Amino acid sequence: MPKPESEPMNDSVNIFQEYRHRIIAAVEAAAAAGALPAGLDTSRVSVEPPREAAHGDITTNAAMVLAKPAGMKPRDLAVVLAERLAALDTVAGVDIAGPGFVNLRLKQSVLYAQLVQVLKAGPAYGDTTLGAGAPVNVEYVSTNPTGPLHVGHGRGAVVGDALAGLLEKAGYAVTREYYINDAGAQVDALAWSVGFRYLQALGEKISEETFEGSCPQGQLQYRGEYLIPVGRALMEKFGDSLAIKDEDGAFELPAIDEWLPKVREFAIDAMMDLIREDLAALGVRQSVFSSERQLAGRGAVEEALEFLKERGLIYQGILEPPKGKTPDDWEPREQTLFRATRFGDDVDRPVRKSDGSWTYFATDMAYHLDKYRRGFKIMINVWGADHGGYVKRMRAAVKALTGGEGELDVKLCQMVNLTDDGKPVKMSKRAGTFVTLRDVIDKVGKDVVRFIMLTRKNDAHLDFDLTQAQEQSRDNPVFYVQYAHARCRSVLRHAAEEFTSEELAPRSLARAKLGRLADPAEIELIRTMAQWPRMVEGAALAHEPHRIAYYLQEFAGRFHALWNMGKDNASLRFIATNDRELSLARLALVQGVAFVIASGLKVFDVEPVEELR
RNA sequence: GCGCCCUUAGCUCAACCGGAUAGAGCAUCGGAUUUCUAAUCCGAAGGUUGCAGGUUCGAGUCCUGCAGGGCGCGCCA
Repeated sequence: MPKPESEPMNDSVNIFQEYRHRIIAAVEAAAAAGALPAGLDTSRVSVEPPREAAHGDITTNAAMVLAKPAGMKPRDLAVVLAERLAALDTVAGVDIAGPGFVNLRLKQSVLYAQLVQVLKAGPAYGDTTLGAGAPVNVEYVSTNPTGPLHVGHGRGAVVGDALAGLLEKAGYAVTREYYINDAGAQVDALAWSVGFRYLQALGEKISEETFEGSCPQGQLQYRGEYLIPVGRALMEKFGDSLAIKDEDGAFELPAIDEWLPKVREFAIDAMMDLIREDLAALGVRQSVFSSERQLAGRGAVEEALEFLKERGLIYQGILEPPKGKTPDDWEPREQTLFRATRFGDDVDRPVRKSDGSWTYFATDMAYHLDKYRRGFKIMINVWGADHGGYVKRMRAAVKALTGGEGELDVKLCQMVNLTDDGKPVKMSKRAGTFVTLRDVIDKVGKDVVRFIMLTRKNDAHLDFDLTQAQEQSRDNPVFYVQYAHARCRSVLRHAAEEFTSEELAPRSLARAKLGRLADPAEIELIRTMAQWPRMVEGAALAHEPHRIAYYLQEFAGRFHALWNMGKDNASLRFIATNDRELSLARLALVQGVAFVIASGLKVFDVEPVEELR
C-alpha cells in the first residue's frame, strides 16, 4: 500500500534521525528475509549528511559497520541495503561508494517539505524533543561576590547561558543557576576592604598603607574605586555606629565581631547587586542564586558528610606530599579526607581545615548533593580554566553522593585575550586601566559580546578585538550573520510593494510552488537548513554551543553567495519581474533563511536585526 | 615529579558517536566591479593534522610513549 509521500515528513524534524530509523528497518527487514543474519547490533550505524554534495543527501556507514558481525564483505552488504532503500518512495537514487558507504539521493520534494517545516515552525524550527524534558542544571559565573565581573567571567557567563539555551531548544528542562561563594576568606577580605572605605566615608584621611598595617595580613585585597560608594552607603545606613574612636578621636574599627559580620553582609549584597547589573547588561538571566553561606548555615555540609561517612567514604588520614615538588612548609598532618580515589580522582581530598571549618570542597559537595536532591541528574558547571585541577574531585564527589546516578560535566573556559585594533588591552588593576566586562558591553553591545564569546570552543583561547567587533565587514562574524538576516528582512519589505501581507505570511509562503526553486545554490541552501535540527541535537549532546556559531556563519555565507549571484544575473534575484509564482517561491526561501538564522541566534539570546544601521 | 587541557594551511580557527579527496576566514596571488539587491564579488595557491608507534576495513579524532605551550597540585575559592 503506497503511503502519501509527504506524510512522514511532518512528524519528525531531524530527517537524518528519521532515515536512520528507516535504514535500520531495512536491515531488519533484510534479516527477516534471510538476506542478512538476524540480531545485528545497529548501534554504531551512523546516518549523516555527506561532506561532499556530490555524494547525495544522506550517507550511512551501515554496510561497513555491520560487515564483520554479518560475516559479509561491506560492498555485498551494501548491495542488499541499497536495494531495499531504493524502494523507499522518497528516495531518488542510491549509490554505493568507497569502502561501502551507501549514499541516498532524496527526491527534491523531501527538501521542499523541509522548507515547509521551517515556514510553519518559524524561529522554533530546530526545537527537538531529544531531552524529553529531563531536568538539567547549568551553573555558571559563580564568582566570589567581591567586585564587578571582568571579561573572563563574561565568557563563562555567555557560554553557560548559551549552553542553557541550546539545551532548552533540545528539549531539556533547564535551570540556570549561580552559586554565590559568599563564605570563606574572600568575603572576609571584602569586608575589610569595605571597612577601609567606610572609615574614609566617615571622614578619616587614612591611607591604604596605614590601614593595611592595622588590619590582618592580606585583608585589604580589593582596592578598586568601586568600593568607595559601598563605604558611603554603609555610612548612610549605619552612621558611625560600626566604628569607635581611638584616644586621638579618630575613627577606627572595633573588635571584629562587632562590625565585620554586618559589613560583610552589606558588602556581599552590594556586590551581588553589582554583579546582577553586569549580568543583566549582558542579557544573562539566571533564575536560581544559591548561597554557599546559607547552605552551610542550614547544616547541609554535615548532612552530606554524614551521608558519605555512612558509606565509609570519609576517614582520618595523612596525605603523601606531592611527588617532585614538596611545598617548603610541608609537614605530615592528619586530616579528614574523602575517598575521592575510589571514584577516579588521583588523591583523597580534605574536607576540613585545621581550624575546624569546612573546606570549599566540602561545601561544594553539599551544594551538589543539594542540586541532585532538587531533581537534577544532569549537572553542568562552567568554570575558568584555572579550576581545571578541581574537576576530577568534583566529578568523584558527584558520583559518590548520587550513587552513580548523577552526572557532572564541567566546561572549562580558557582566557579571553582582549585587544583593540590588534594591540593588547592592558588588564592591570594597578595601572588603572582595568577593563571590566561592563566596559566592553557598553562599547560594543551585548549581542556582539555574546556572539563573539561563542566563536571558539570553550577550552580554546579566545581573541576578542574591540575594533573588529564593531566593524561592519566580513571579518566580523556577528555582522556577517546579522547582515544575512537583515538582507532577508529587506527583501521581504521590498516584496510588500508587490504582494499583500496575507500573501507574504509564512503560512501562505508555505503553499508556494517550491518546485520553482531549482537553482543548485537554492537547493544547497535548503539542504543546509534541513541540517539545522541535527546540528542542534549534536551540539546539545556534546554541550558545545560554539557549533551553532559556526553553523550560522556557514549558512549566512551560503545565503550571501546566492544574493551575490543575483547581482550578476538578474534572473536569480529573489523578486522576479513578471513571475509572481517564482517570486513567491523565492520569498518562501528567504523567509525560511530568516527563520533559521533567528532560530540560531535565539539559542544565544542574540536579537536578530531587521536592518543594519 | 604527577594530573588535566592544548598543538591542524603563513595567521586565527573548524571538522558533528572513528568515515570518503582534512574545511572556513584573514593574509598572498590572479581576475571582475565604479555600483546601489548598501557596507565588494569570483577564482587560484596554500597540509607528513607537533613527533614516533599501536588498534581498526578506515585515525586529526581512540590507546601508548616523546616534545612544546597553558593551568593546577594538603586546610584559596
